[in-house]
Amino acid sequence: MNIKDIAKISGVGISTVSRVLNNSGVVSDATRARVLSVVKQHNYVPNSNARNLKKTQSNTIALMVKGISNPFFANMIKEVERQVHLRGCPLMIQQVEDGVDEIAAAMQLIKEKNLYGVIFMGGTYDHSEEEFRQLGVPFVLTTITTMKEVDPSAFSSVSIDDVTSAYKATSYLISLGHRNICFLARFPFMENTIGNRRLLGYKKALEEHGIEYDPAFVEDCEYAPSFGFAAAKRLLSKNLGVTAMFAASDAIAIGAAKAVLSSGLSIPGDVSIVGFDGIEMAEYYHPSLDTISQPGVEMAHVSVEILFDLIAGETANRHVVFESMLVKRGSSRKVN
Amino acid sequence: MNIKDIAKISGVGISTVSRVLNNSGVVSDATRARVLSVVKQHNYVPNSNARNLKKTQSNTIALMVKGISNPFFANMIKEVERQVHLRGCPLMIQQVEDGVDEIAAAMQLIKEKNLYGVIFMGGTYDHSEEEFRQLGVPFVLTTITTMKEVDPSAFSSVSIDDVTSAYKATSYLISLGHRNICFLARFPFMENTIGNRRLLGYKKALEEHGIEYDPAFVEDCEYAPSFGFAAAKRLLSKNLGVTAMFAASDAIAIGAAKAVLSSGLSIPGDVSIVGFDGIEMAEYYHPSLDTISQPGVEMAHVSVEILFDLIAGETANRHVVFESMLVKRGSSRKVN
DNA sequence: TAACACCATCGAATCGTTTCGATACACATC
DNA sequence: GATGTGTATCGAAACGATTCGATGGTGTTA
Repeated sequence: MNIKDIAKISGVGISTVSRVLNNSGVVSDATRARVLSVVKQHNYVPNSNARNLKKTQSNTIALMVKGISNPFFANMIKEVERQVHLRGCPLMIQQVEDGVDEIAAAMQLIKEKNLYGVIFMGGTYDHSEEEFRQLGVPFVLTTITTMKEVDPSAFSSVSIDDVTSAYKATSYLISLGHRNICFLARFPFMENTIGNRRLLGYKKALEEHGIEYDPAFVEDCEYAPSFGFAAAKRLLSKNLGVTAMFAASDAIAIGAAKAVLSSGLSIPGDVSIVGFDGIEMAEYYHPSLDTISQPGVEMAHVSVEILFDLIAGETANRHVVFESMLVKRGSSRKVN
Repeated sequence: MNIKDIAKISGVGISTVSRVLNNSGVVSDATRARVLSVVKQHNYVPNSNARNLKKTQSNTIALMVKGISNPFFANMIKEVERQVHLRGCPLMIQQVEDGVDEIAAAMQLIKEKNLYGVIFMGGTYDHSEEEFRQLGVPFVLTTITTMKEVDPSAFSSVSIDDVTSAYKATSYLISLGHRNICFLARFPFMENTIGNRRLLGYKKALEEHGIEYDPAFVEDCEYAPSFGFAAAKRLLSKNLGVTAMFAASDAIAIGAAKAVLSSGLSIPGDVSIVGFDGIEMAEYYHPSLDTISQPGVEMAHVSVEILFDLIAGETANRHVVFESMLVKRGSSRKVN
């Protein structure tokens, strides 16, 4: 069942059917109605491969994401899918493993599928302006840090201010009287990662309050409970007199909390904890974990919005920086 | 840059380039090398729209899933993506909202994109054998229950035995001496949902041990912490003398645990809790939650395996039922 | 050396759309 | 009646690949 069949059955030309289906050009009401009824009756769906081939452009959006199952990302992905779907476009998801070049992978997909647009989510990108420009289709970087200085006019982005957010969390703990504050995050051997940027905020807060920065208080760990658990255990075993922990993700915080509690210490009695992201599970932890909450759903929403604006012809790239929010629940307390 | 350009630059015919790229037909080693070098040099990627159009088949796999952000699904999706990607195929993800016809949605995608295969994940399907057969491409139902009796030869599936699994959890709690055991799950107004099937196992265990089934002990709630929290609160306020809760998902269990703990009761001191799924967060809850663990990653893996077997021409549909596992951690205790 | 097989390669037709230039008709204008 | 203006429609070319039947060259065999 193809457009030719529909044309024949409807008793019109091929191009008329095409014009009806695409709402392009003029078609008399009678003809339009007749064609549509035939389409419906035969359950005809235009072949997008043929359409895309001819148009040298498809309506497919691709999402390149680092770690689908990260709960914070999973939430954003859900919203991205919803919003993209709402606009009538199919969504392709590709997970970028560590060490693969995200832009190159996207480039391949773009050529192969004549993509409509791309959303990149998560991670640290080590690409030059030139590489971004080569993509040739609209794209948005969501919660991504870049290693190279790239001219802001070359890309759009959606993010929060990691330095400020971490500063906010650390300052909060300091304001409660804590001096021995740990920081748990992932520090790959790269510059300007999320971990590094949050470390900057952590350091800045310490400095401003006259607390000397001690690397022994910082632990490297992946963004998952098991790593947070192990890192916190290591930290506790150093006997540094830690009274507070700031984790660069709620997943880490949950693991760290488990380490604290299972060591016989209490939260927030002995150790205060602040996480990052604002995932639902952290709220339902016991005690409820304080956190720096990112508006993930809105960030996803705006990412798609920007992308479709660009697709619609908008030429100015946008950079939306969302405000993170310190959410106080039950995992921190005042000391001394 | 298309196949014609590559042919011209390489000094060969179009069909020769095609044969080189597809490893079909005979091509002399010299020619092959020359073509490949030109391809590499110009970063040529075949246009899959043209290819799919000609072949009337694409290599795209679609995943139709209910609730991307459910952590158990998120984990499976991650593995599905990995496995599909490993086989060189792009993955399309579509979220099926409540109330939309999954098969019809897939049908549309299949016609539109000439899909290679489809994986359906999660939910309860109310489709006849006829509808399944109409899909016309290989597909697998993963963690899905069906309302209508469908001839097993008409579809492939990957699942666990929900009745037995729930029976296992409930029996465990009974064996610890509990009599007043709640059950928390989602009971939509449909038959044979996961909630209903697990309820069956719950009832069966009660019955076998001479405990009378009381609907007051069963609460309807969505598979998320906030709903688990509310449901457990409702349950506790009934003053039924509950000593144990069995939740149909870890997310529910986490919410329920929070409700218990924040009511001043202890786990497992006052109330024992068993969840379902085996997500990482439940392990790092404090106390670590007992659960019925499903081997999600393997289930995803096998789903993709079955799908590609079918694509490769395997005609026999397979039904793989995985064994769930009772994982005892720290959220249940013996009473009396 | 004629006949034949085999290997490497080529070109044309084809997949199902979109789109542009052409056409055909009706009606108004001079 | 010649010309012009719109409106509704059509057909053919094109998008970039695959694939089949055809072709030409080389080597083998009788």
